[in-house]
Amino acid sequence: MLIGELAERAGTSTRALRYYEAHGLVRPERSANGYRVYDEAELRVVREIRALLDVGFGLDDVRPFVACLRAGNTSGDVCPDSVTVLRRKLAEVDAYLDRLGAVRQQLHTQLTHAIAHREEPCPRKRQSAR
Amino acid sequence: MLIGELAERAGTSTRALRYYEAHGLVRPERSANGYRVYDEAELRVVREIRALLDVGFGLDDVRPFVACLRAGNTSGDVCPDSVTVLRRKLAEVDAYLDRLGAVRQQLHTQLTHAIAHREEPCPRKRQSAR
DNA sequence: CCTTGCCTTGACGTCGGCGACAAGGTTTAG
DNA sequence: CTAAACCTTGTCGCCGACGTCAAGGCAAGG
Repeated sequence: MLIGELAERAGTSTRALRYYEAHGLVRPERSANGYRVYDEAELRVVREIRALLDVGFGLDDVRPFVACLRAGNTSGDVCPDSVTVLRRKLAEVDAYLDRLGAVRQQLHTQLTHAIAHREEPCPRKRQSAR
Repeated sequence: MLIGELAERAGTSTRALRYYEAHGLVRPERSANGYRVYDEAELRVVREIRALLDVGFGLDDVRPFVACLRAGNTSGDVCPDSVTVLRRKLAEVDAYLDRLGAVRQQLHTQLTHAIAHREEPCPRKRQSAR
């Protein structure tokens, strides 16, 4: 399988695949003419990468999962390093959820307050404007 | 008030203030020697900017609030354009909260699953390892 | 032979809000 | 006179996951 086919089958771009390779996540072989050649296993690896990136992981976070898959596991999650990352990420997400919740609260307050005190540049609308 | 003092009083940096100016958010006067001179009103403006940026707004989002303050309002929130932005941002935050909640859910599932099926590279732990 | 459509390796652009220099002018205190 | 501590404009760096050319090689069909 060449890079174009893998990209399509994995739902990504050739550029991304080369990028992953440059960062040591994917290791294709090379045919005589220098083309990258991937086997079926790499498809799963790439899909794992995509799935994790989509969830907000960075490339560094993804590495343990790839290694885990390469070690022969059916899931990239089951290795200790992966679990560590999962825990950390979960904590990060929780923290972010808290922050966002606070922000949401503030925005809501700000908004209701703004609507209550609608535009009071000069207090000359005692009764009703116009 | 010169830029250094304003920066300190607003809890930011001179670099940031010049940046805001370059993007049309702050308009200082100039003294004879070319120094930027700010009045007290600008302090409020800058604080408004900082507060909104801290909440995740972009500079473009902040503009209406600054204009609202400049229009003489005690709060930057009360003008219609500000309200529009507030609504939009609230919606964005809500959407992001949903996404993040889903992500959290998935991570949680993945984690518990990973812990349940701890590392099964080769099924040779029928009874107990070691 | 020529075109089409793959593939290769660079290398710069993106987005945002600044940080961190560089090289210089101004004002004040000693 | 000089050093200190302000100020000025200008420019590059950052972070991350790529997008987007650019310039060229290789394979196959007409």
